[in-house]
Amino acid sequence: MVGMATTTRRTERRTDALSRARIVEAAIEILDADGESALTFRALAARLATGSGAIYWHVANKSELLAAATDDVVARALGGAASEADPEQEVRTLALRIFDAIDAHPWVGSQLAREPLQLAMQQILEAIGQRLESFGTPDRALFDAASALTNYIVGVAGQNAANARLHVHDEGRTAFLEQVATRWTDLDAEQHPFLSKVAPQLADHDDREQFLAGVDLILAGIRTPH
Amino acid sequence: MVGMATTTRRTERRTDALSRARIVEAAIEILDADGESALTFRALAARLATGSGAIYWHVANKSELLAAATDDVVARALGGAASEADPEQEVRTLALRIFDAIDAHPWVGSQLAREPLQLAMQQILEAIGQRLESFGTPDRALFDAASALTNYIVGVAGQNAANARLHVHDEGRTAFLEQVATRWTDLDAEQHPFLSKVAPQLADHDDREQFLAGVDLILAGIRTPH
DNA sequence: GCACCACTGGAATCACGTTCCAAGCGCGCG
DNA sequence: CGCGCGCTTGGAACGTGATTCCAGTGGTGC
Repeated sequence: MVGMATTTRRTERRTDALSRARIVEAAIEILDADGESALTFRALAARLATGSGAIYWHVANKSELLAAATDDVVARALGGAASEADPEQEVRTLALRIFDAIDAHPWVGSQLAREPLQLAMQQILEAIGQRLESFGTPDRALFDAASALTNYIVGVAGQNAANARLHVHDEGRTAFLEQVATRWTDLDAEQHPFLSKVAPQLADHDDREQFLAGVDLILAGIRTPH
Repeated sequence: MVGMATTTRRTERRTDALSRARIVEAAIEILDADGESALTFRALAARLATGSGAIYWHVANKSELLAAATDDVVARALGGAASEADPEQEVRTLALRIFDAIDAHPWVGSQLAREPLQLAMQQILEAIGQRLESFGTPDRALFDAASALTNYIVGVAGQNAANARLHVHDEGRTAFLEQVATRWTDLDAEQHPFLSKVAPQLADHDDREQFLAGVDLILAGIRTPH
């Protein structure tokens, strides 16, 4: 972007030199440790023992930094896609990899939901699309199918991130779910028949399992000729 | 929240008095007109011809205000759910209503993707869940199915919002899509077989149609016994 | 030894969200 | 009919964040 000389040389000055990679790495550490709100240029500068100005020489702005961090995590999550016998099973494990990555780095969820056709989204779409190829779906439907799966994944990701943001770090999560479940139970059964009915399921459901159930639903739909 | 007297009386003082409703309305106007970044308490105060302090008497903080605005739009979009013969068709029109509402108010997309089991999400889940009841799906699967559809919708919503934010107000959107399509075409076909293959579809695809295709996919999956 | 340039650190700027506080206003009581 | 009180209001003040600016610094090639 900026910097990265027009002249060709690229001699590592100090070994501890600042670099885009080191900055992104530090950003990820901060995000993982203390959440999205903790990532400020001041904090980043402090952690890298430098000033914010120096960081701006390597990175255009905060949103680019976040995008880079996201791409990084997503790439790692998708890396080394072990192929399995069943292509459908491949899609499932792929989806779970992404789910787990986002579970481990909730801020990635927000970011995916925020940026449009960015690198990270592209990687996911490509990975899923590739696996879907072998389903024998007609080309046009293929694009729709891959998009649907990707959008579903991103949707879940966003919700997970929102939850994580709410209960930074802990398992007040369980308490929160119970609280919502109670709220649903207390709803007027006339006005909200569905929610009051499923309330008990909410309390003990497993996010990961439910996510996978959704993936299976979509896969089943893709298989169906419609 | 705050205010709203412990004592019971609630006599409308001036007719032009500030009120939570009027504030939310003004917020929506600003959001619709100039996007998420334009909604500041200063701008809001200016539009309402008052000070920011006065606003805080009616609304706890910005995120509550955004949530209220979102609930408002979603409620309107879901209102008067005309029932149709086919329950499946009902789900489709319901989904389209939400899609269109978000298309008209992109900031709602960001918001939905950002807040966890908030009122707005609840409304959507309930509406979809109700329609799904008549599918004869077993209860447990029903919750999963409704969640899947909801998450898919929210995922698409987030992407739409992201796009809208990028090309505030205009149709640089088309230009953007073409640009991405070119990027995909230029990708190494070895590394990205899928994207380079579907690139041409990207340029001319219709968001709304593709969204509906995804809904149909999931509906097909729900019908399938698996 | 010198001039240059990639790169650095931190101070300065500007816009926000939020908090504080000194009024303003109408009501009900005396 | 005026007074006091508590709900409301307007706007100033505060703290913090992103971003910009700028005065260096030190290594490189001459």
